[in-house]
Amino acid sequence: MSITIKDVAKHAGVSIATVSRIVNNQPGFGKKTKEKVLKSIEELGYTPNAIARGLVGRETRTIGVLLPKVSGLFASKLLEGIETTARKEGYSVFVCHTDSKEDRSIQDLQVLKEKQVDGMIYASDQLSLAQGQLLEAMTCPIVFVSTQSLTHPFPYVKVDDYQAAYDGTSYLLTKGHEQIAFIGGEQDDLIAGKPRDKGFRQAMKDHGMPINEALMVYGDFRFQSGKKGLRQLLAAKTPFSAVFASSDEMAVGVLSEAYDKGISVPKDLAVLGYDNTMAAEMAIPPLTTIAQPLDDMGKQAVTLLLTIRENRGKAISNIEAEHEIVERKTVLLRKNTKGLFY
Amino acid sequence: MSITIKDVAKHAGVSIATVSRIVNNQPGFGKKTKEKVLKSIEELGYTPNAIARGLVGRETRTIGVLLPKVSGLFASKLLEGIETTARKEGYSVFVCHTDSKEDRSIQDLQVLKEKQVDGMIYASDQLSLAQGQLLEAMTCPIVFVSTQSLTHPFPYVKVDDYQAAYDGTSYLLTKGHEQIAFIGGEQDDLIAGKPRDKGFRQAMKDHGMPINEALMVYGDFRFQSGKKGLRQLLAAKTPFSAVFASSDEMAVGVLSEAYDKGISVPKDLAVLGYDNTMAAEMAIPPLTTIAQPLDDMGKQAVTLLLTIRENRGKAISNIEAEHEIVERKTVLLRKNTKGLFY
DNA sequence: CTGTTAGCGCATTCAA
DNA sequence: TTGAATGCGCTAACAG
Repeated sequence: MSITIKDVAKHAGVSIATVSRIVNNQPGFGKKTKEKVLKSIEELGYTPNAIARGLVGRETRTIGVLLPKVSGLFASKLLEGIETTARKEGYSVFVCHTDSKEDRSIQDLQVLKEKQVDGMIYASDQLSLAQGQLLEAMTCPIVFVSTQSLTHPFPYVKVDDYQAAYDGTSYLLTKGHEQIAFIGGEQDDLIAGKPRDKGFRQAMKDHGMPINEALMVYGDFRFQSGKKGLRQLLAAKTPFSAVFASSDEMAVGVLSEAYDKGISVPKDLAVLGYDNTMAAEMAIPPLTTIAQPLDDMGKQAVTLLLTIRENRGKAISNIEAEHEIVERKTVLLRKNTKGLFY
Repeated sequence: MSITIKDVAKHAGVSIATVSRIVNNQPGFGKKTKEKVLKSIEELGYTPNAIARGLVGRETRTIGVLLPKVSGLFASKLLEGIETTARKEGYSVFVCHTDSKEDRSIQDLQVLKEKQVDGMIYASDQLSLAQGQLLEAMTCPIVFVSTQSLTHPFPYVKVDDYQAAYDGTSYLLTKGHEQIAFIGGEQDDLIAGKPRDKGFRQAMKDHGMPINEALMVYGDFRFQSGKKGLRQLLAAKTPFSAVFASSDEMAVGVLSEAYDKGISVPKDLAVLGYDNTMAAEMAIPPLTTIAQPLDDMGKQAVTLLLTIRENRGKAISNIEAEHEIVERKTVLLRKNTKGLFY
């Protein structure tokens, strides 16, 4: 049985209302009373009960974050950004690892609602219809990070994947590469998969380069699928001098598979990644990649969330996060990399 | 204004007590009543308020996790294990990123207490005196993962770092390496730093190998400090054929620096890591390392926590997590690696 | 400046 | 099998 406001009031010989005022720094108490109460609080070791506060105050100072996966460099960086800003604003964060399972995320939504979170951040996964409806029914504000809903108008903070992929491809083209392989995400991923694919294709087209479908393969953004991607590419025996991987993890998978096969990066093959997680920095050789400002996106997401909350505003203002190309060691001028199958 | 148990009661024409019983599956209601109430709940879209429940029931089904860092492969894997098991048991988890800052973790402790968490998991960081006292004063059970308190008897789940380092070193010795460099964590880290250092030294000693202090350097478990570590080692110009890094990140740093310097792993130098995070799998070449079962440790931690909670038991039972050596590609027999400065 | 009181939404006695 | 009443710890009127 913990010690409550009542105990403090009794100990200090005042009413609970006075204690409450002092604890919450509200006007209306004398200097001497304050001292008395503060001393009692100190002596008794009183801690306010946030649950009780939440019940009457109708705010819990808590937000929920749904992530498809929390281990991994991408999600954890995002989460760290969210936590850092949330804390600064006086909020705690519930992590929910949905594992991209619909039933899990529905359960999470339910629990978060029951726990009366003040807001929710939905991160980097596609939304099913059922989830969308559940979200619609939510009374708290919801913000998407690193994803968006095509069917429901939730505000989001996210880089423009199409444009980023377009720019990345152009970068490779500018370096003189012409036969460029592409390892994408799942093709039915309308958020992170398709737009990058489209951006790639459009950039190729705008530069007058034909698309060779044998050079278009798809994975799931993970390391192993990057390895597999390169294997598929190699099996096609079609000439190419660069590969654009849709995630750093896949790009590192390409590096790894290339190493196994005795292919030297960047001397034989150029590799471009996407995300700029620490994996890019740690890679051998260090990976040239398209950066997403993950920690900043986390920050922006909670800022946006809290703004909407304060304004009780449905005012949907999306935030376009900036992408940029971080040059490291995996892309050289075309003339300096041999290429494969030429 | 959300819809409450009262609304359901009114709608169904019963008392709130009955609704409560039905919602909580407690004995004492008729079949027809149940149907009626369930229908009302369905129609109104009622969701119980966990905050109110928490206030009366004195349990919030929430646990707090304190991590020095949440981005990164190590912590996020641990966190994922914790979340997965917590969810299975019906608990939500608050993440707190302490950044190893004492004021932050003290704030976190305070907040978690106010939010009435049912338990706390303190992960992989050393405990200061002030934190220890705060933890002592906590009314909820507390479990340590991947760390322990030397001054306070909190239960922990953790691998035996001394033994693991001893075994890792023995492994290298068994492969025929004799001059082995060691890159440790902070030397004043009594939990993860010192024991590994001791295990290393003892293993060397037991195998009759002298310790060359020029081959003992220290970092902070991070990538960059691994790079720096190898640089220091190289500067010493003392012969060695293997390096034992106290974390995978540092080991990958060694790989990276070796690559920069044109040193081939494992042909010129053997490298052994510690942790077996995904960094080890993704490394080039794939890293031989001492595995900590992070997800299992996360699982064990919450299981232990809940057990203590149920038994209201101070019964301290620590859990020793199993370590094992995962052989990949960075360690060969001594005769197959040249070594440096010989 | 301070105290009294009425809920917040719910689980839980105790009666009926 | 059911309902009325009480209180969890706190904030926010309202009254003095």
